[in-house]
Amino acid sequence: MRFTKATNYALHTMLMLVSASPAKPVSVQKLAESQGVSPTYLSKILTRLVKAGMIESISGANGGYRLSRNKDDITFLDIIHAIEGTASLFECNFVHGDECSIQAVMKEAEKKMESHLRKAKLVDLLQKGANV
Amino acid sequence: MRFTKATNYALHTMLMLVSASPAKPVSVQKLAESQGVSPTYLSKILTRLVKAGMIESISGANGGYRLSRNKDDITFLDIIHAIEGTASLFECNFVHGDECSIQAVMKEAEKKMESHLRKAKLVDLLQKGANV
DNA sequence: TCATTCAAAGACTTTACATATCCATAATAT
DNA sequence: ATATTATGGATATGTAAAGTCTTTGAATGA
Ligand code: SF4
Ligand code: SF4
Repeated sequence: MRFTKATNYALHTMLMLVSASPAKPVSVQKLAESQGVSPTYLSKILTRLVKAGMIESISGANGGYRLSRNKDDITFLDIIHAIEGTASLFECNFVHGDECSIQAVMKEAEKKMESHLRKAKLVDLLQKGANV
Repeated sequence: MRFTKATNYALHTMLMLVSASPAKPVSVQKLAESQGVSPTYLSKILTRLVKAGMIESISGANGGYRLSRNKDDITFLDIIHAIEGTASLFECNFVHGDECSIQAVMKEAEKKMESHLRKAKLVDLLQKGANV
């Protein structure tokens, strides 16, 4: 189990959009070029962020993507959930009693990770030198 | 990103071995049947646990698998690492400065999860009713 | 000694999903 | 109108998980 590359792209793109001027949208060409990924593929990923309500897209000349919310509210978990989905990392088809202790351990572990990702805000990384 | 089914099988198998008598090895047929998985496939998974030093295998008639360590020492993390590997969940090819803040956040989140999985011992589940 | 029982290991197939690419369509600025 | 830009569908490719098959080798016990 690994985080997908799509999540990596989404995180870096969001970091760029947070640091960019909110007035001027950034084209997917720019966003893609700096990450070494094809624009069409990145576009598909960003559409998921649009649907999650984190960014908005502007069609036409001088269009692109920009934040649609307050940048201070955007957490790592928001982005990861938008890309990877919100399903539990440990899935079991059976239901052996309503409190399965194996699932309880696994889900609690996941919660610990999510709790940290929810506290980590994108805007906190700006002063630090995370580029590309 | 999801935990693999192999991890699910490994956890359940280990739980059975912990609750079984340590003297008598349990055949892979038994272990596989109760989980609805093919014996040959489960055998491949268990070989990884053998190589990790958690269980041992006995060939020949009346053979099978049994614990090779004190059952109190076996944690969820041990099993998960043996199956999924120990590589970081978030991988990035580049190295932008020795302290990348994106990776710092992701790796710290992973640590939180691992910390919980390291505290969770298999033997603690025995009195609770986790079966199959 | 010999047949039986069991795990280990390698080759292989199948399935699922991530990672793209291509193209047609729609929206918008100039 | 025309150029520019995102969207969405279809499709292709790659890769890892999931599972099967078969051979080999180790231990038992008859
Ligand atoms: S014991 Fe829990 S994890 Fe295991 S099969 Fe039952 S419900 Fe699923
Ligand atoms: S900023 Fe960090 S995560 Fe992003 S490409 Fe550089 S090293 Fe990798």
